[in-house]
Amino acid sequence: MEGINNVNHCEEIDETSSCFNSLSEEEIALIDRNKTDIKYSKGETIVKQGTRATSILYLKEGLVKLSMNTGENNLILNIKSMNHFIATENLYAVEFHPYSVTALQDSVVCFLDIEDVKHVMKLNNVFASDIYRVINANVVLTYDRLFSLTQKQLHGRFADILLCLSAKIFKAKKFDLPLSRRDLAALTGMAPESVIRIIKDFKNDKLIATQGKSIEILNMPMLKKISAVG
Amino acid sequence: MEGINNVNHCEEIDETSSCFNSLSEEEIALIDRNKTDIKYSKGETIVKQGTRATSILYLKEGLVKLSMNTGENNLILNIKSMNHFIATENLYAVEFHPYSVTALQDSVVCFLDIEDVKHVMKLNNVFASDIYRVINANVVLTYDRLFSLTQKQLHGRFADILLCLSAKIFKAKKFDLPLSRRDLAALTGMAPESVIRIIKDFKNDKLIATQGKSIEILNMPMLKKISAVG
DNA sequence: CACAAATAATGATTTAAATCACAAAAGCGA
DNA sequence: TCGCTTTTGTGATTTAAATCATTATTTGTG
Repeated sequence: MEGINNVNHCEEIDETSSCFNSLSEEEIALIDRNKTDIKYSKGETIVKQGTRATSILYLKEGLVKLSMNTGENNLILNIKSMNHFIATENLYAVEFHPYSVTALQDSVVCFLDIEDVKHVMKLNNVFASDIYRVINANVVLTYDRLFSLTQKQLHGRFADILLCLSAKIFKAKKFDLPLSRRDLAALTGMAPESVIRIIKDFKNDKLIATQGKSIEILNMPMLKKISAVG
Repeated sequence: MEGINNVNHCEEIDETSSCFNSLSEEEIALIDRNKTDIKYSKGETIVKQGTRATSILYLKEGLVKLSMNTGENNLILNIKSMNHFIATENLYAVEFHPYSVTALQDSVVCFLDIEDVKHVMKLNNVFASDIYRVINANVVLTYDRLFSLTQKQLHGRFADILLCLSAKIFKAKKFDLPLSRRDLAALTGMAPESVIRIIKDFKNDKLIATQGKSIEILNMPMLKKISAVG
């Protein structure tokens, strides 16, 4: 019965992009024409929510968060690690950036011209398919998040995030997490105090171990159970 | 200052598909080859979450809900009206349906073979772009929903849903809503009793009027204010 | 039509989680 | 290094919203 109605697809879906492999010399030249690589320091804003989208972003190096804000409210939609596309929804349909992008670590971001990318997508079907694979994977993971954040309670939500970070971002049971308690709260839709309490609980129950910014998952099966139960 | 950091894109984003307009005779024939139109009665399950995806769906007629379930928990991800694609994430990357699709009204659904659709997308760039416009529009609206459901409280969430239904699904201030209180609860991530109380509040405040399944928005500016305040 | 079943409505009670208030620790620039 | 700000941590209190309990009202069906 395990896995029935599973609504946490982090492990099975990988949206790491190897899109560029399929490109010919000329196609790479087309994309490179208006490409700019920019270095960002930890904490810097890469894209501000509400600004006009002229580029799609490819994260070459580092780690970023995508977040939506209005006044008091702050939600982290997603964390993206290196070799992932960002702001792909701006390829079609969306004129303004619906979220902000902020560097969590020193990062290198390629700004690719939307029209150039679209042009190469028309020339190269494999490239196009790869891009859409990334977009569609992201759709399903966003549905999972919508379910997790609205239907599960604090412990389930936090288990979900830990599992996703481990499986999708860091691909390891132990990792340095450059997120403050406040960030973790914005990522799981809870108060920072609740994050602290849950980490404490998980440590007491030997599900995780932490020292400084390092987190290690000690009891993966139990975390998955907590994720499943909600 | 109005509209700054607006995170409710329902009004500006329309994902109604006119995709098929761009197709040639032969391309239509290719898609039609394995196409089947099926009629569903109100309440019938069209797609069951977890089943293998072999088709993408196009809703020709009617109204459906997309929902995710695990045991007790039930979340309606989205409502789709006629002339919209459904299950587009299965085009690439996703092998199983992450959600169930259920008819809210008598509906006609075209089942299109995934490989056929992909094939025509490769032949016809305009068709492909149209599909991706639909997918990307949906991504942004899902982000909006994620924000709404996690950051706003009951009244704000309910205002959001009313505004979206009015702007996107029914394109009118007055409409018949074939959703039970339970459905509305699953759509707004709250308890059915809360839905009832909020409808009562909104009626008392002359924001909406209802009779039977009919809802009329009386005070759109105030609803938008409630949506914005959260 | 009549009766069962489902849905809607309402008030009382409980509870999960936020907020508040404050203390300890860690960064960090001068 | 010192002092200052930010982050982290903890317990007490409040609160938004769920749950529970019960009654109306539909709705569908033999």
